[in-house]
Amino acid sequence: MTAVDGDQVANDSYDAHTLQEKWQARWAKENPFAASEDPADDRPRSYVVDMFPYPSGDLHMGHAEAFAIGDVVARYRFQLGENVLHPIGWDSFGLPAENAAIKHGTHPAEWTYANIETQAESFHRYGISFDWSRRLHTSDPEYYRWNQWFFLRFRERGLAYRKDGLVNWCPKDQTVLANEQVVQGRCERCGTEVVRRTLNQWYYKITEYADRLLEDMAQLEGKWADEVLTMQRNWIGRSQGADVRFAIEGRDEPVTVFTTRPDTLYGATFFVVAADAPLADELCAPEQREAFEEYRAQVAKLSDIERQSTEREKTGVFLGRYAINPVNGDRIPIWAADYVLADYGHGAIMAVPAHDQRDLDFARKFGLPVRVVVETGEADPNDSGVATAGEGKLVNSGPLDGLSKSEAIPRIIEILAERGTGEGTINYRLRDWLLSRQRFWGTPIPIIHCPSCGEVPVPDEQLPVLLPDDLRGADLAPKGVSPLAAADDWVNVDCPECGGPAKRDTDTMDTFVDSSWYFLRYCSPHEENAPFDRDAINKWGPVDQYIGGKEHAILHLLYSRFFTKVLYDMGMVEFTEPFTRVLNQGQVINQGKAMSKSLGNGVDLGAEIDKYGVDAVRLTMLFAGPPEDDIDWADVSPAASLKFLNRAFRVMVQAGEASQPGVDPAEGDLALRRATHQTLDKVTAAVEAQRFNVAIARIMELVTAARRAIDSGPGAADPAVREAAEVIAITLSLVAPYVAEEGWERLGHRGSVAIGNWRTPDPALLVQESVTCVVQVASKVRDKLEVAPDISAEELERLALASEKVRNFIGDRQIRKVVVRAPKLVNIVVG
RNA sequence: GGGGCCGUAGCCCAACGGCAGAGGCGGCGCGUUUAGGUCGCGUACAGUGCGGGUUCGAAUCCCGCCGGCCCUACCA
Repeated sequence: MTAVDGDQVANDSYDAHTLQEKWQARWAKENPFAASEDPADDRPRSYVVDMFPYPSGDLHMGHAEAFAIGDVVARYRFQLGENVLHPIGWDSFGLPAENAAIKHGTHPAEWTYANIETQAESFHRYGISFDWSRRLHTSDPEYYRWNQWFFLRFRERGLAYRKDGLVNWCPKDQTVLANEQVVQGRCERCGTEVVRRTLNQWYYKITEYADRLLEDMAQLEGKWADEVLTMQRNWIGRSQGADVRFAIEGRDEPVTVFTTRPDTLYGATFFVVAADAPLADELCAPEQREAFEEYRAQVAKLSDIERQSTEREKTGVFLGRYAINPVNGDRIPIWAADYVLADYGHGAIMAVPAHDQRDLDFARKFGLPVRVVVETGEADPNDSGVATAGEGKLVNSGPLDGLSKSEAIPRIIEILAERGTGEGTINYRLRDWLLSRQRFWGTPIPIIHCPSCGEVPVPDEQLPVLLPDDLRGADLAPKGVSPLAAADDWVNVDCPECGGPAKRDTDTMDTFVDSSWYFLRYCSPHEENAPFDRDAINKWGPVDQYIGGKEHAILHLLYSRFFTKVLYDMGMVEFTEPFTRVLNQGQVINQGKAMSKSLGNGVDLGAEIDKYGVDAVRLTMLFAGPPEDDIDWADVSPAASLKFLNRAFRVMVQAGEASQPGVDPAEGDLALRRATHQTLDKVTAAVEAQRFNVAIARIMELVTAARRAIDSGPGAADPAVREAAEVIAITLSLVAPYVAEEGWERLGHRGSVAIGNWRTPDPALLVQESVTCVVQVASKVRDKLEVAPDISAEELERLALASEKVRNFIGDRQIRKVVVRAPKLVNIVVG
């Protein structure tokens, strides 16, 4: 729909849809955004990646914002004349495809690839500057075979392993979930309460890289959002402390606990083991067996939500056994409780109720002793019920008495080390990455289980292990084991080692594996002998600018960082961090709330584009505010964006009709020329700073200045008007590519405006003849002076003091100080 | 409970520690128009959530509150 229907201005107004078709066809033919692999091409290289979409349907408003932002970054680099790699692909494995297949009795690939086509077409329409020749889909065998290849390499390096573990299990999706996929005790995908189960699962040993993931963040400081770095730091959760071994009565082996407060060891008055850990079961004395079993059953019934609810009273049961404090020989009772987590530290703790609130709550509930060992000057926890954690002198602590906390910690670690009952250590909150999924639409794990040879890797030359294509619909319905287990022909194979009958592993990999390295594949997407070409990735990588939502601040970004470091260790890449800069755009919301079906506040991207055109929608997204902020669609006006684009378009058309390309701008109106060059300067700065809303505001000002020059200034034929119109086309091309291309053509240019046309402002036109200097008396503005930009401080001070207005305000007060910030400000401090 | 981000006109948002207002929406007015819309021009509207502090000078830096959002959550 155009803004105008049929009167005399129709020919200077634009029809978005006509332009879209015209320029799409042109771009499809000329492929202007293809990255060059010519070794002789010595232009600076730039690698810009948008987080690839999951093909859940057509593109939505969130995609529109994210990709509009990424496109400004990429198009700016194109305009600078750089060799830009700006690829696109699809994260096309995952649950929804399987659910759709079950519903429609089809194969997940049908739904997936149909949606990919829809999205690809929408991307074309949306005018994103992709190099389409590098398109990839993670569900293609030529992609996922390399997930399998990486798995085997990781396994060789001891970074992929299997273990029994308590896992998060989603009863609805019938699959395990990674910790990262459990949100407040619920399945991230379907919202069902997660329960805990013991299963034998594959893991990637990300914990081995915990320190490097932490340390290398120094490289990212200032280039990633602080918020994201903080979230990752917290997620990794490094904490320094000590392992302490407690002997157990009637058991040969001691039990180790981790503590961050080894200095309070003399205050340990009981010992707690996670109720759901095997250790609790093992330590339980026969006479307490019944009570323990009952308690354990009660704990197992709790969902994570109930278990995690705050202000829950402490529960637990005495196990009838005792541990021996290694420093003072105290015999302390061992309890089982659910406030101790089985999978953190060693699943057991020494409880120091005087100085840990949780332990104190437990002690008070069960009448266990509380012994103060740090004198902090606070109320006695025995009376107050509040554990003390402040600084103070150690008491009741033998050799530690009189020491401060910071002196006592190294001392006790020394003592423990001498006796061989402990040592300083570091513990992490980060857990290993649970890889296995009992679902169909993912990468099969390339392992064969042989009754005689055990766990046998699929030989590289047999990769990829393809998904069977005859499973569809009901075959895929969740049964608690992978659907692949039902594909007999697929499961039963000969053992690669002994040739005997064996079975394939029937689990598939977490799809976060797919997204952990796709940005490496883009550099050589057709490589057949390796996941990627080493030279290609080291030429393009790491990604200069990565763009995506902060919902992936922990998961995807952490896994990608981990993968990159492993590949660095394997000698496959020369960098240790995958993304030099990351920009996390906000969400598009409506009326203060996330768009959702239940609220009925969804806005359809296709409908918005039909109504206002691509350029207006993109402009609206970018002008709404800084890219990190959420956009409330109720607060913005695509209609106003369209009005502006029409205004800009008319300026370009009128300038194009009134003059020819190549006229000498030096002969044009000086005031407009200054405005044009100021705009160039400011737009460049704003784009560099990723303040796209500000950049657009500057372009708007230039359009207004050009409008006035045409209507009530030197007129449309003035060379300065042409110069302004060309700068409008060039700068606008980052945001509104269709109008910019058409305007450029109407200005008499052939070829695309989008590549290598950015201009550098003429410094001579940026210097002002005079600036306004503010003269303050006691910090209040009392006069303004027009002065030369290069005026000296002395001269400025003299002029300010000479001002009659200023002198009046000073009156008979004493001048105590004169602050001069030439050429813009003088502040006269009076006393 | 812990950590982080944000509060500027009716609304969305700008402002290297230096005149609080760049831009837009929405108002209002004038012109164009038979009229509406479009188009052009012009206007009004806040003293920066609250209280302290640092400074010649604070929306900006620091501390404490209030309000909103996000992350994390019995991690020993």
